[in-house]
Amino acid sequence: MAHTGRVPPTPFAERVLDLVATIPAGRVLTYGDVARHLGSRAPRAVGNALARFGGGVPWWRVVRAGGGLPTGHELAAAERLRAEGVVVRPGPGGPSVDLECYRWVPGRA
DNA sequence: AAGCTGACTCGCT
DNA sequence: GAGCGAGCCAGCT
Repeated sequence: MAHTGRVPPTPFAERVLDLVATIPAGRVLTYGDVARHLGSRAPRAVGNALARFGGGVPWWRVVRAGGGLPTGHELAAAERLRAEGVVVRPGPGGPSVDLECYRWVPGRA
């Protein structure tokens, strides 16, 4: 087939995937933090990139501001995080993680 | 070319 | 404390 079958990720999406792929297990980042590390303020674009091309990276390590898991994928993310040893706390509106404890900062293990 | 949507975030009421 | 609206960037139709 002439078509690639897989849509090539955009340069921006590729950057997001690259950064998310560098997140160590047991640590999490927020959409806003990822966007900021890329030099942009588009947390929505980050979520969009993961939604389209996040199938090859640990997208579950990316959470919303406040520790909330990605809308519509809270269960999948919670299960993956738990498998990595992250303590996911169930709460109103969905499971959440302690950013103060699991928020990963480049340079700070 | 223009407009709308989206795995978001922050601020105000 | 909770809910609502506006703002923002990037990608897609």
